[in-house]
Amino acid sequence: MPTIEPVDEVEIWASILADPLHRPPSSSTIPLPSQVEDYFNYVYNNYAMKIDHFVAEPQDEPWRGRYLGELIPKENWRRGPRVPRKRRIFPSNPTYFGDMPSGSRCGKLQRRINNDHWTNGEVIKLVEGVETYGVGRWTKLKSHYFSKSVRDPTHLKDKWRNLLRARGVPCNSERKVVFSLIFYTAISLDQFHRI
DNA sequence: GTAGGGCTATCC
DNA sequence: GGATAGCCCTAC
Repeated sequence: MPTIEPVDEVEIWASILADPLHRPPSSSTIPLPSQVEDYFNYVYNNYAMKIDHFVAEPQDEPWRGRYLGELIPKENWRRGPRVPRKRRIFPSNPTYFGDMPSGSRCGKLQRRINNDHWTNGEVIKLVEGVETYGVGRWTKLKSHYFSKSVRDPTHLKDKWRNLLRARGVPCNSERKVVFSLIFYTAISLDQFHRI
């Protein structure tokens, strides 16, 4: 176990942390604040460091301007009305009728159920929901933040993935490494080198 | 229920 | 023509 000096406060953005303990349900799941605290207790043997609180809203500037602002698309960017879009459906889809050539990857065209761009308000709710419940709890996030919305849990997952991509965050196995570095950097570079 | 990849339309 | 957004399919 590493030994370091305790600090008064550690600022961590739970929304951008990977799972340092490789906890279930998957390696790409971002931990809840309580899990991060568990991790600190694990690494520092329950005594060396104590997390007083998680900084959700910095006092010096609005939280949305600092973090959400990086995730929310710019105004008037791909926000125009969309023409009706279609996509292919396959025999496994209950709405599919008719035969499809054997081995073909082409299905029949069907109009999409929903075709709208995400609004700023929706993105804000999504990010707030992720910070509250963590990444990977899409059904719970849907029921609490999008109960009356056409967005289903899969859509929430997809939008979160797009937000991370737009921010330059890898969505593959590299995420764990990238976020671990952010995690340690939040402690301080000096302490990171001593871990 | 969720993650990852595929597909289509749109933007630049 | 490549990159991106959003929805859908499929495996686990």
